[in-house]
Amino acid sequence: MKKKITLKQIARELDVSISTVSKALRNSIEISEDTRQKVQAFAKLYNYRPNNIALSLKNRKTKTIGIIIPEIVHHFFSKVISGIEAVANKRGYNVIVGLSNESFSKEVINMEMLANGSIDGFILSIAKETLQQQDYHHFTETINQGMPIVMFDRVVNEIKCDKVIVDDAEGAKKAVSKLIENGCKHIAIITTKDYVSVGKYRTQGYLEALENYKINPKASLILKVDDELLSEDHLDSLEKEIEILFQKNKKLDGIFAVNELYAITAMKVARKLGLNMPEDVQIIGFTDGVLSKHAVPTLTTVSQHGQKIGEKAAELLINNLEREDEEDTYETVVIETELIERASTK
Amino acid sequence: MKKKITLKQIARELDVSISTVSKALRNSIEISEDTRQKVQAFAKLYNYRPNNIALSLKNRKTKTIGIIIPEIVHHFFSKVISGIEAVANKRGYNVIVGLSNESFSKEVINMEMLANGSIDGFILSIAKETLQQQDYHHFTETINQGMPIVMFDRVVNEIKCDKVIVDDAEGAKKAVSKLIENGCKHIAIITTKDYVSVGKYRTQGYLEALENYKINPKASLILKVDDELLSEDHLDSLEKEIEILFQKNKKLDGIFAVNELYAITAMKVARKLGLNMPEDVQIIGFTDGVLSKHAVPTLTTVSQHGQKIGEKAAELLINNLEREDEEDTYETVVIETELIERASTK
DNA sequence: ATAAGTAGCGAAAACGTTTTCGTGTTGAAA
DNA sequence: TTTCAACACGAAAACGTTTTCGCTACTTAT
Repeated sequence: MKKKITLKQIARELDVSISTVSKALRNSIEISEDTRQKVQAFAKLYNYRPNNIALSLKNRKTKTIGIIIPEIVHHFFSKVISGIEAVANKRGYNVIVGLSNESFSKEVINMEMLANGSIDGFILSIAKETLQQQDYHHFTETINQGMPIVMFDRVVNEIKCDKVIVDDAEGAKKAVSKLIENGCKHIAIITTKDYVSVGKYRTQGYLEALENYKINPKASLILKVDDELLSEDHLDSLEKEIEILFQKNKKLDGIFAVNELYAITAMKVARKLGLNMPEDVQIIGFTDGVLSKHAVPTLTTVSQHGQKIGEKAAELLINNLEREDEEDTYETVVIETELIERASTK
Repeated sequence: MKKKITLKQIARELDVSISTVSKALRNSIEISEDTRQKVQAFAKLYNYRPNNIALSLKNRKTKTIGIIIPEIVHHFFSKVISGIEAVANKRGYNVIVGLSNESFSKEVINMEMLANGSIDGFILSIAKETLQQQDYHHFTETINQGMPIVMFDRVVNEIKCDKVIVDDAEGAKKAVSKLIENGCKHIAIITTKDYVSVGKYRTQGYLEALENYKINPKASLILKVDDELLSEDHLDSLEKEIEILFQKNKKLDGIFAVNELYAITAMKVARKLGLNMPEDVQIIGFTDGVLSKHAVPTLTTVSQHGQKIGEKAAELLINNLEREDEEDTYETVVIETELIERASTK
């Protein structure tokens, strides 16, 4: 087992100083052709690689990006990571991942762990619990310490930082408008409680679309699911709620769901009730994940382009990190949503 | 913007030495109660946290685990990461993720980037291209440099390291046996080319089950899909291949697919051909992902317990890292698979 | 022959810690 | 009064780099 070799060891072996070795390896003109050759040959032979940690300490930058997301077993978030990783790698950065599991304290702890020198900046999406408690001190503190943050998807306006979002309202509006144009008269929305910002905005888009077409919204058509239901155990009660939605609205002919799971579950209930899609009821979801693509019928959905979100977030962060001038000017990038039409709509 | 404070700054402010500050913060008895109080109060006020990079350099360990996986937008792999992260975090480790995208060179580059001091050890699953080329020098080299590796799922015997696998053959055997016991007489397998080890072992399990029940395997019932097809673009040709499989075997009444996507696609084709599940044909997949759970009919599948695999891998690695004695004794842990029965079988 | 310039190299500082080893001061014992 | 221990603290090394500065010896020009 030959341990990693250091400059010091090379220096000792070749009977030169550490500085000489360092310079020789970096092709400094200070060093004679002779010694340069000798050192480089030796280094190559022993497969020398500079120690990243030492470099990080010296340069006071780690070339590493910290990601904090609520969960990773989730198509959208893993797409985003994939996008971040792609551009990070291309620009010589590594990516270190922390999971908050939607918990405020885990989010705080994870950020503190990483903020102490391990990374140069954060890309994150806020945990639900944090959104609920509206306690954002950990974000402001890290920013105050000079560590940049880029937020994506779940963001809050209070915090001054770069953001990458989709226009949730616009995306929802597109979807609901599509349903209306397809002839739906009684369109329901299955959404989350309002403190989840994306749920709020998508609901807003739903209402805007209705208004555009002079349709009066009906309270009974708006189902705000307690988001605990997303944890798969509570799927049953979600189903029940949706079933009640159908029973209360016999003429229901269109559903807009703010996420894949709600949409898929709605399809399941509809099928159970003997309804055909898209003939009897048309359904559109949000987030183009693997479920939408393989559902029966395949699900029309609003794609958020998670990969692109990740790429953009990484670009913003790295640009910020590598910017010379220290002006604090923050940007909010909106990634266009796209309505992907499949078989669940006419 | 108040930058992170260092020992040196505290020392200067309080007019003591750096060593005194360090000792005071670590409650050394060398330091008088008085100074200790003073230092700790000051440190707390300025929210002092030791710099991780400096600690890493000093201790020559980073408390960080490197993960290299072929892709992250994949239910199984993200489950594994989630498991790794859980125990890593509990034991004070961070997790840094590299993606190989199934490419040999990206795998090598990523490992080299991380091996130079950034991490203490690797947890990885081998890229397909690497398996194909059978070039494992980067693994042996990192191990030789004293950096431990734990492989999971896609492993190779040549490399001496800890491994966490599922008994693919056994899992497949369970599934196929189930189909036989459920009355299937003509059972097909949809699998990958042999160089993907999991594909090979699952095929082997299929054959073993048949043999157990004295059923002769038929070549026409074994569909080895070129794994390029997994990249979602090639879904169409996958469908065609499966359709041909049905046409060539009119009495086909059971299908075992070595992954979710193959299973779902088989269901799609069956439905197109007017076959009912589970009445006309029963289907079992491998990997219990989100697709299986929400397919129609819901898909019976072999669960690999990705989370548990990740947890176990992390335990093995950290135990190895924190072991005092340097004995090189490696373990291969087999995580039991479980047949999750749903509606696609009788 | 002397001054000046240059080529080639090494010493040392710096990044932020922890830890070992001194060292000076105090108080008590001899 | 001398000696010794205990106490409280500081200096310095170490982790592995990069970089600035200084030094020596040689070459060239005057």
